[in-house]
Amino acid sequence: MSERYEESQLYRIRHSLAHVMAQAVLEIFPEGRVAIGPPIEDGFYYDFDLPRQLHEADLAEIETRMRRIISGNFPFARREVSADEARQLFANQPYKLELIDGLERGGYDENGNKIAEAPVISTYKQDSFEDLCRGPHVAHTGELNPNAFKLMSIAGAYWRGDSNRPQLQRIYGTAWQSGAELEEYLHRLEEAKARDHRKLGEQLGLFTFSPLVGKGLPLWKPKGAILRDTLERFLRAEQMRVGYQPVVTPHIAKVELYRMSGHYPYYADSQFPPMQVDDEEFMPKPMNCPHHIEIYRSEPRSYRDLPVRLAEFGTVYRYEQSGELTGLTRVRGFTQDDAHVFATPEQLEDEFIAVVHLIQRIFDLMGFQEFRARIGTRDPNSEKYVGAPELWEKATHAIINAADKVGLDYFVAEGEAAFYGPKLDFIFRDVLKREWQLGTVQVDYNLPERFGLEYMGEDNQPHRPIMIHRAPFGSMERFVAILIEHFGGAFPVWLAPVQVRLIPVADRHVPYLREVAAKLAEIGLRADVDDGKERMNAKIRTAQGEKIPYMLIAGDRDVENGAVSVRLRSGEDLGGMPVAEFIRKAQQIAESKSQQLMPNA
RNA sequence: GCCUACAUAGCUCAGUCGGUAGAGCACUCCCUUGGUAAGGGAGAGGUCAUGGGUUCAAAUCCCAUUGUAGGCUCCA
Repeated sequence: MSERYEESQLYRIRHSLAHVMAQAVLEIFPEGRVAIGPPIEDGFYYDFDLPRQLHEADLAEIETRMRRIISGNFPFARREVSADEARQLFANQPYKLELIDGLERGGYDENGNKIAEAPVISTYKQDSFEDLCRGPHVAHTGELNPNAFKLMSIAGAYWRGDSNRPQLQRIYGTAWQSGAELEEYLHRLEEAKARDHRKLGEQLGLFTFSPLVGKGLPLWKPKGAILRDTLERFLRAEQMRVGYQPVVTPHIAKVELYRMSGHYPYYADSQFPPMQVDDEEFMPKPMNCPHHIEIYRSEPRSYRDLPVRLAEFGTVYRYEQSGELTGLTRVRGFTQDDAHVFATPEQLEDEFIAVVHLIQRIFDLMGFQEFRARIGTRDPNSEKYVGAPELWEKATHAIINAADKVGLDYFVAEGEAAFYGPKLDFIFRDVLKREWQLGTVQVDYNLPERFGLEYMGEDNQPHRPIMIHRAPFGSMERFVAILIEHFGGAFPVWLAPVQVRLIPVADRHVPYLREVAAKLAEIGLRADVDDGKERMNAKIRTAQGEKIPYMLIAGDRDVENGAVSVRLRSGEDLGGMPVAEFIRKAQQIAESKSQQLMPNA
């Protein structure tokens, strides 16, 4: 959230409404405790510790009380207090007392983020409710529009974001300056839901889930599989061209492998449990790197062989908490477009840059522009990492150097590293504005160390290679989810599961269209003939709903001329066109992976 | 895993006060052979997520379970 937003009137409105809501809730539950209540992207929330669970029915009453408070035109009065005064003021508000301690130590703000120095402690009071708060607020409740906010939902939220601490009840609200803006926001939400990959995935027949198979385990239907397979073939070809070699590894391995890699002790909670076979333990693989490492280790390597780039669409299984599973964006079994580059220290930077270029090329092709690049570094206070700090230092520098060299616009996030090394992630938002990590590049000095990887150097001495873990898509599942939402299901021609739908004007034109379809199939265009009983108009409507790029309609005129009448998904009617001409144009669009439907004239 | 909701035909959804279930689309059949976003008619389709309970009677009320959704935590 930008500086601008924090200084805006909208920010003040939302912040103030959070206080008004807290007052309303405390009117209902005088013995309730309040925690924190900040503005957020489209509104605000406030966390409470209350004597009973809230239900959605309570929101109406809270809203009513809020409107009553607003109509009182109460000023938001700021005053500055000492830490001790604040403690007296909030003597029976334990969460506030904890915040005051934090403020006094100068350590942390209400979100637990470090702040430089001890800030001035201030409170804001409207009507009967005084809250520990840094502000800013509107001048008085009269500036709040009683018809431009709405309480949206109730959720559990752990105090200080720590699942070992009490779970509070959070009420989310949205707030705007005018009622019209509120309506527009609610409307936008509805429209976003129509673009949701889960909805489109069902509608377009791309994938499904079966409770019998298990939650978080997607089943790709034929159309979804075509889409996925097209993406895989594309990336394979790209990778072949820049020196990757394909490998294939099994879905399970001995637990011993993950003890060696260091995964097992650190991530036991998020792995599927091991299975006992004879007197050995196996588990579904949570990642592909140890397998690829074993391939590297299977033969002696010379510096002349490096870099070795091993690529695999590797399916991994992770036990994600049930409450965290979502559509295709968070699943328990997924396929990474994984590869591991084993390089000499001298090669590292060039290799890293080459990977970033590959990722950029893919994003360009898809027309992805709205993503953030994040460099995830180690949290020095956490125990969850393997490897010596010097190696981390080196790896982090290598990433930042390379990112600077490519001119990437990135931000650094402490504590977002993988357990074996720092990484560069590409982060996208879904239609509901949730962020997901897609592509990732990770520099790793640690696994080569743990597995004792070597190559023979020019000096006839063994040396340790450095690994780069990378996945431009991240996972096929998540990438396709974002892709569906990005295109709203209307995929560019090269990705569309059905590229051409042939529609007869009358039944007698079906044989002709079958011939055309055969020609299209011959050059690799995915086409089908709608020979159903409906009229042409209904068939067009159906094809339109399926977001098929090309509709070829044929009646007597077309048959006579060896032509088809071309209708585009955009609604454009191009009229009659010789079959050969359509084939040439469609092929050109498909092969160039263009996002247009027709070549420029 | 935790909090709050939701679950009725393949899909989208009605179903009042507790009285044994309905529409549109899709599907099947018949008529229609139609030139750029739904031609007409008929039919079939439901253990109201699952399992308990209350009741003369449960889609409806209660409990549990499963799944889904929005959050929280987590995310190699």
